Amino acid sequence: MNESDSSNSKRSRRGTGAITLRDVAKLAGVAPITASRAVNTPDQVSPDVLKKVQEAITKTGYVPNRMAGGLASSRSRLIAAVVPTMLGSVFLEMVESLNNALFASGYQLMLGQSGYSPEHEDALLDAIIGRRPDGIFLTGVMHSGKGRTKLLASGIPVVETWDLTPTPIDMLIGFSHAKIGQEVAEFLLRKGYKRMALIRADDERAERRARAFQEVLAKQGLREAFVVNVGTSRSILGGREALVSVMQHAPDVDAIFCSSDLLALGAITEAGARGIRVPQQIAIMGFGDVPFLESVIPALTTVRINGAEMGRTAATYLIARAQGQAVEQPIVDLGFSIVQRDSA
Amino acid sequence: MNESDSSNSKRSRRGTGAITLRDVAKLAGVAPITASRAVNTPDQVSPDVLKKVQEAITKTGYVPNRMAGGLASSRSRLIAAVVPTMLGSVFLEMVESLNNALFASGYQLMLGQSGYSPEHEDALLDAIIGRRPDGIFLTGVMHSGKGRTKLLASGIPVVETWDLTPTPIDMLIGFSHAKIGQEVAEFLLRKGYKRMALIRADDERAERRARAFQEVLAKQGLREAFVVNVGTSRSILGGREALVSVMQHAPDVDAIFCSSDLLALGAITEAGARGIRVPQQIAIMGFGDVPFLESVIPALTTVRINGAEMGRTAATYLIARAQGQAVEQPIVDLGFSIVQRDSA
DNA sequence: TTGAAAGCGCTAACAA
DNA sequence: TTGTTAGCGCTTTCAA
Repeated sequence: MNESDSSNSKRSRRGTGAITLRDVAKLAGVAPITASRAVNTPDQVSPDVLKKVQEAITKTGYVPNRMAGGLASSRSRLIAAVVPTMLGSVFLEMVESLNNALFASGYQLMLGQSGYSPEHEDALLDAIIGRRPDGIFLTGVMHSGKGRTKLLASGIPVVETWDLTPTPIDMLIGFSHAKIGQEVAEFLLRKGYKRMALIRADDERAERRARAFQEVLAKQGLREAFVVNVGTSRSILGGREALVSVMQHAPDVDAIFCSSDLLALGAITEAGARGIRVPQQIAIMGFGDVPFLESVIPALTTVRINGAEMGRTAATYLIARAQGQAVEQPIVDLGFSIVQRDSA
Repeated sequence: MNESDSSNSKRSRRGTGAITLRDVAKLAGVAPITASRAVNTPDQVSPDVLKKVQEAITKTGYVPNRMAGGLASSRSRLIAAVVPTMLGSVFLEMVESLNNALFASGYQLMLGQSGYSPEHEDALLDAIIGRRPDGIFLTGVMHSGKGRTKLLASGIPVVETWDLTPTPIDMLIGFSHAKIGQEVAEFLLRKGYKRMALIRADDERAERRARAFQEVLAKQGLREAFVVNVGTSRSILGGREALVSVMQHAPDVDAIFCSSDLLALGAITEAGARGIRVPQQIAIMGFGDVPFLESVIPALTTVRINGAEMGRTAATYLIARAQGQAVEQPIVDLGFSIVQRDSA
């Protein structure tokens, strides 16, 4: 019945029974705050105390409760990432490198999927902000006024990606889809192709590339590209079906720009099945330069986006801001490159 | 200078300045706990109060701080998932469905990547446990004794997946890799193939499938399958290079079992490049049945793993346990199926 | 270098 | 149905 017995209080709540910093401190014979310093800022503590605390931690198997720490310090060491989907595989490299960079600096990644209804998006934002992450990573830019307001009001550092916009919420690491559409069109024109088609998923950025692509053709007085919108079926099957559609409605097409490598692979596959030779009869270009598809035959001519660098840079920026540092160049045009291989 | 001015205390810490439940309660003219109930258990509150609180929330833009809530209630509404990598794409469906199911029930997903050094794994576990998630999802089973001890000691519900083991930490949703290896071998034998090869990535489960595969051959008195270990290059290129190796060292092989669909696609690609007809000259099988690769040509004969169901079921189990419910069948053999298409 | 006190924002327990 | 009180486990602030 000594002081360490706390079961005598009337309304006690008693936590989960897990080891707390208190227990460690008691075992080490120091105050809780000293144990805290031994864990977080070991050089503010004498070697003797440090050793005792470390021993106590090992003995008890103590794992600090980051929820409590986060609440007390208002630093959650959590970064939220919003990704439309992983299945298209264009975002994988980016998420993977983001996650790795964050982890290396002691941050955790919380993943949220967007791309559903606006209500879902709203709920997702609330769920994210409710966690008080130290930073938010967005795939794409936030258009919804409500969403922008919420993010702005939260005061949490935000990185938007995969696009350029004159009015980012905060930081921005992207590239110009219009420029891609334009340069791809020019590239194909330079190669001598004249009757183009576009196979694209139903997303706004693909739309932007398509529009710029068409504008170049228009300026050259060429026929408008025939467009197949595959909706959300960004698979090989989607690409195959789209090629069928192209052959039906515009059989004389000599070059196709697809909105993803996977769609391009599908188109190539279907072309093969129909005895259409790529690129001799039809040139096919992809988008994304997904690493594990690089070696298909014919090797994919595509637009390279450096997802890994985007993830890394975003992590750097968000962590800097989380630690109160300024980011000198918060708006970055990451650029892109056309990788010429064999399919166009 | 009335009661709402709190700046007169000496040692005040003042939080981030964000809207808190207190502010909402004050505005609505109720006690904080009442506002809390209006948010979390609205039917425990009178319609009148509910309305006033909701108005106050709208007016202030209040977003509850889940760190504080989690700390107070010891329920973080966070689930951690450990995935070796996303890049191989076998795990994508699973992660996506896990995340969706969790979000629909008000849980967030924290993503961690394993597959690096043991120290990394250790740090990852500490980072996860430190967040006090309500559940932990593991891709694969935890072999490390240290890891098992940590997880067990944490008392957090755990689901292991993608494998069966007689000694799961807690819950288990998997299937038998040995059985897959065996059934694939039998399947190929039934088709009349006799000179086999294995193309596999360097992971333990692929190893298990390979061993069972070889055992069947041995029992039949057939030649041992020629094995190419591609290490971590689970890409199309990896598959292509592996096929080259097979052709060099065992040119008479008539069937190949690959440890992933992507490797199989690579092998098919290389075969095409060399004028080897699939399946007439070589049969090629994959593993995973990745949805977006289903329509390659020749259509992939493969082993179907239902990743989406695995993710969904895991979410259901973890949420049930997080809410204190028991899971009746905590160990599930999800099975698999051999999907016969054209490549074998 | 160490510690005492206070409080981060919320909810459990109890009381009315 | 509503409120009071205490406390979740940690860190900030101030003091020694």
